[in-house]
Amino acid sequence: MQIASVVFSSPLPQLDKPFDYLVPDGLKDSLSFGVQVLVPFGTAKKLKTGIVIAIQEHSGHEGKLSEVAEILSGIPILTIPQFELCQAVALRQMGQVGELLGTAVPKRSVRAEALYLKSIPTTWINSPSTKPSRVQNPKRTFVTPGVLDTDEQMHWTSLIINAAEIVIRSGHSVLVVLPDFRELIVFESALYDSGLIKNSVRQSSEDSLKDRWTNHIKAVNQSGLIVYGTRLASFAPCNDLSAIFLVDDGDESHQEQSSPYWHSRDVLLQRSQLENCQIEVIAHSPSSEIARLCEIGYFEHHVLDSAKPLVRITSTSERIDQETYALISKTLRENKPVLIQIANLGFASALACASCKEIRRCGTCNGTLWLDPSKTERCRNCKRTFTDGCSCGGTAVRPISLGSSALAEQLNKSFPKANIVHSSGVERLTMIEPAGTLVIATPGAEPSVAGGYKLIVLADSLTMLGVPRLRGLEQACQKWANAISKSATDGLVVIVGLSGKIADQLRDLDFASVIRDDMLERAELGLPPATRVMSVHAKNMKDLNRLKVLIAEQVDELEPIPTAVANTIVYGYAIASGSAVATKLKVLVSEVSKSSKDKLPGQRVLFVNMDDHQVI
DNA sequence: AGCACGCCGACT
DNA sequence: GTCGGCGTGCTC
Repeated sequence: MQIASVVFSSPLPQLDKPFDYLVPDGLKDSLSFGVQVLVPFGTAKKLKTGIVIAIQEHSGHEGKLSEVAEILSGIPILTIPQFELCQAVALRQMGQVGELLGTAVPKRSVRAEALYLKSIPTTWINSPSTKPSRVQNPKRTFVTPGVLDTDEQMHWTSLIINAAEIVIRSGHSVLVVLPDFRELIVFESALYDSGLIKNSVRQSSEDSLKDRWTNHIKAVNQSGLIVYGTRLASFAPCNDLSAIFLVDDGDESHQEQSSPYWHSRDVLLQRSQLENCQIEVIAHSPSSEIARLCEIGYFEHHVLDSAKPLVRITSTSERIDQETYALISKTLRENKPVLIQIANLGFASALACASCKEIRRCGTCNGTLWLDPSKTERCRNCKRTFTDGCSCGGTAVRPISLGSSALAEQLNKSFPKANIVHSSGVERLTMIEPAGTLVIATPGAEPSVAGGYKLIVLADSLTMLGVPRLRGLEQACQKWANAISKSATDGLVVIVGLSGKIADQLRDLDFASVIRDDMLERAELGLPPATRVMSVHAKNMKDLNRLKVLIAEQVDELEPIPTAVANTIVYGYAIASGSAVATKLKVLVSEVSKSSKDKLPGQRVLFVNMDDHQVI
């Protein structure tokens, strides 16, 4: 009798392996890789849903085997590359394959499936591949698209669609992973315009279960498709995958916030290796990871020679200097749109010393200070209060960047006739009329305008760079570059408050050099992305200390890093020892978890994040 | 996740 | 003397 190996979609480590079942004769012909089945499991009364990952003649299991009870749907719902990707990511992130299967396979919709099977000729399903073979050495490129969105030929959507059209014509598939719903809409409308929408399949967590399942099984069973979506789509099925496009990998939405904390970029890099296919990362400003991959020659950087707006950089500590005020006023009089990007909402967001003009910083963690409601100087990062003055001796401070509410008041006074609108993460505008509107927006929430903005003021560069986080500069550059892309061809960009080398580099909009320098500096300090940093968090310090001892004894690849975060231990490790670390750690973590005094049913004792960039 | 097995406190 | 508390451990 044949044996079916079945895996379950479960985050439990004990269940994270294949379980073997006998295949009854009646089901023999319908079972193959990726088919969903119901099987008896343990003493539970109801049958458990699993996915067949192998049909074998023998089982390695000593005990007696149960039989597969039922087949859920006749068609496969998981592809072999998808499963291999889940395994690779689980190993890299020290997670369970089972918890990733849930992202690779959406929840089944029986109605949607029945409809799909009725509308599709059965020959389409599992048809053998007759496509020409793919290129032997697929390219890995980082592409900077046209600086301006108005540049249609070099717009990121055009770059992807032009390349994708060639790929799907040859019967292969394309995967496009976008940061946000907004980019998804932009890309989708470009697909409509190009006529390729009929060859496309969308994977978005915002879609209904029914749509998601229809699109999922379509992608499993057909080739020559453009599969596109937000970060979950990194795991989507793609038959004969030949090209991967990742858009704006520095955007935070590419980071999965729950265990095992994967990132679209890491998943897709692994996918391109496993499936031996081309990968192209497209962004106006590179992430430090991509900068590193370019530096070591793993990626090739293509810069498109495109139209750029004029850039003016002021080094004043004022938020908006007199000259910029005059520019805003002039542009509004011409009835042209103006964008002011500010770091945050609310009122005062940072403090400068009144005498030496330096930004006041926390003596412990170097975070920026602000005036809390009781008018005390307080660190934004570690929340400590300060009464001692500046190192120059001065004690007086003044606010250097006001939030949008305060700035709006100020601008209302200065431009009483102007139409001032706000856009932020909470109340986000997507589009404004091209007439003389003054937009105040927080990073990432800038509305688009037909023809682009005549004037863009990046008002809070000091505050944005003052964030004492690893990715402060990288994220500021990403937000600035994306705001700049909304400029008109004859637009002017004013970056307020920058000086030195970065100012010189940004005058030419050379974000790649800024990030490269930052990345090399971090490498010298042993910080990511040249090394990886992991964290383990626990509610119980006793469990954490036990793990700490075991790590010191057994995992010499891990280098302890001090951290201010409570109930957390942090380690650095070389990229090359990642799998060794994950393998060893998995054993230790389960050992500690098993004997923990402080565990709740179904809940983790230790939370491991193999790439935690928040803790440092 | 379920569900049973297993070893200590209050009941007829 | 038992009934049942839920800690612990297994499920092909």
